[in-house]
Amino acid sequence: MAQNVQDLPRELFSGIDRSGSVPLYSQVAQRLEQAIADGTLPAGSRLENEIALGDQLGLSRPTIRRAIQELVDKGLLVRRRGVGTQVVHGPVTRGVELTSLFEDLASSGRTPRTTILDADVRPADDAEADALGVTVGSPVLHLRRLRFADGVPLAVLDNLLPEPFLDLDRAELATDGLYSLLRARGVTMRVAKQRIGARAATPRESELLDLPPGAALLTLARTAFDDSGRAIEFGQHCYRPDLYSFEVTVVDR
Amino acid sequence: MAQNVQDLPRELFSGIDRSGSVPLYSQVAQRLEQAIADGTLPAGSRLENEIALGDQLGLSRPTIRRAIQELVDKGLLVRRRGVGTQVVHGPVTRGVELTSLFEDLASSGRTPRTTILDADVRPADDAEADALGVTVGSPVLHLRRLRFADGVPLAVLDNLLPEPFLDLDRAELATDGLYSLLRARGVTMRVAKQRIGARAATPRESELLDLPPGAALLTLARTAFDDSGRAIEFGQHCYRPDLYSFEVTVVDR
DNA sequence: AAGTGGTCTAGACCACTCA
DNA sequence: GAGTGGTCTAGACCACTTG
Repeated sequence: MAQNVQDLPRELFSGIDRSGSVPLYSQVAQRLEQAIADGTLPAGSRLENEIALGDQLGLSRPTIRRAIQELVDKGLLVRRRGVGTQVVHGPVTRGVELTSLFEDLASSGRTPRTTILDADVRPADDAEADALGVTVGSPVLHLRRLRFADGVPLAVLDNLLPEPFLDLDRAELATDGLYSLLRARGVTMRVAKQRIGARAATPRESELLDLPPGAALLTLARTAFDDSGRAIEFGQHCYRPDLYSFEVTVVDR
Repeated sequence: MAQNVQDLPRELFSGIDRSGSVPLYSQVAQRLEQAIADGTLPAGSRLENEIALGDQLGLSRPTIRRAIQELVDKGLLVRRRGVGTQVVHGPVTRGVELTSLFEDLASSGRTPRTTILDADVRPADDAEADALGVTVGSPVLHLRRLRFADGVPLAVLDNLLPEPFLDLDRAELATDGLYSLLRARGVTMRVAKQRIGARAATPRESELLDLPPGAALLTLARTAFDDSGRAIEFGQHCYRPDLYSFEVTVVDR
C-alpha cells in the first residue's frame, strides 16, 4: 500500500546555512514549523523517518531529532515509537513565553502605553524579603504602573525590585517595558515562576481599569530569576479579563 | 582560589540501574532533583562540569546534559556558557502538568467527588465541530459536572467528547476522573492547549459553587490531543479562585 | 520480520567567560 | 589561556508497533 508519508519539497530545506550563528536544529525546526503553518504539511500527515530526513538534509540523526523535539514541545508534532511522527490535528496556538506584557502587546501589533502610579523605595517586610530572597529591612523598589493598550486600560502592574535596581529611571519606565530596561542593564531573565488566579477588583482597581465595582480580574503573581539564579523581580499584576488571557501548551513526555 | 563547586556525595549516585527500564538521564535527574530538594545542593551552589560528572558516574556527556536539561526546564537549574551550572535561588514550586483536576486533587491529599449535572449526546454545532476537529452535525457527548474537594464545591466542568466516547459510563464518571476513564480505554493524552482567563459567574454558577452573585471565576478552556494528534476532549471549566489557581514555570532557552 | 522512535556512547570543534 | 557549556557527528543497540 502507498505510504501516507509526506514528501517534503526539496526547496524547503535547500537554504540550510552551516556557517551562520543559527543552530542547524533551529533552522530545521523553523522550516518544519512554517511548512505546518502554510499547509505544506497538513494536519495529520506523517513525516518521513528521522534517518531519511537526516540523509536528505545532510544532517545527523541527533540534529534532526532535536529539531523535531522542539516542535513536539510546542505541541505541533506528536511522536509514537514504532509508528512515526505526525502533525497534530486541530488549531495551532501560541504559547506563553518569557516576555513582558509590554513586548506581548507590541509584537501583536497593539500600542502599549504606561502610566507610573507609584515608585518608592522602602525597606522590605517579611513577605517581600521572602519573595525576593533578600534580608528583611533591605531597601526594595515598589513600582505601581497602569498599562494601556491602544488607549484602553488593560492592567495594573505591581512590581518589587531588589537592591541593584532602586534607581530605575521613571521617565524610561513610562516609555519602555520593565524587561527592556533590565536587559539594557545587562540582566538576562532566565526563569519565571508564575501563579495565575482570579479575584474581584478593589474599588481603586475598578476605577483605574474602567470596570464596574467588584468586577472579575485575572491575576498573575510572578518571580523572575536571572542567569545566576538570583531573584530579579517580583510582580503582582491584574488584568481586565475581557481584554487579556493566557495561553499554555502542555506536553506529556 | 578555592572553587565554589559542590562535591556531590558518592552515595547519591551509587544506585544507578543500567538494566532497568528507567532511562539513565532520568535517574540522574531524579537524584539531582532530590539533592536540591533536601539541601544537599543548596540554592546558588555550582555543579561540577558536565564531563567530570559523567566520569564520576560512568556516563557519557550527552546523558548528563540531558539530565541537567530536564532540571533546567523545570526551573531548578540555570546554565551559563563559559561559567557553569548553578542551582536557582528562591522557592521551588510545582509546574502545570498534563493531568486532570481529579488527579491534582487526589495527589495533593484532598478528597475529590463529582456530581453529574448533564450528559447528553447532541449534534455538533459550528463552534463545537471546530473545537474538536469533527464535521458539523456529527454526534458529540456534552458533559457537565460539579467537582467537590473535601466536600466543598470547587469547579464546574463542561466537556465535549467526539464520536468514539459517546457511551462513557455515568456511574464511573461520578467516581473516577474523566482522564482515567479515557486511559482505561487505551487513550493516551499527549498535548493540551489551554487558555486561562477570568469572568463573572452566571447566577447558575454562583449557586452551584456557593458564591455570591457575579463573583469572579477562574476559567480554563482546553483542547486535549492523543497520541495520533486527534482532538479527544474540549473542556470549558470554571473554578472558585479562592480555592484554586495555576502554577506555570517559564524558561528561556 | 521490518520499520519506527528511544536511548546511549565517544569523540570533535566552537563560542563564550573570566582571570 | 584555561575552563565552561553549545553544537554536531556517526555510529550502536533496544523497545515498540504493525503487517
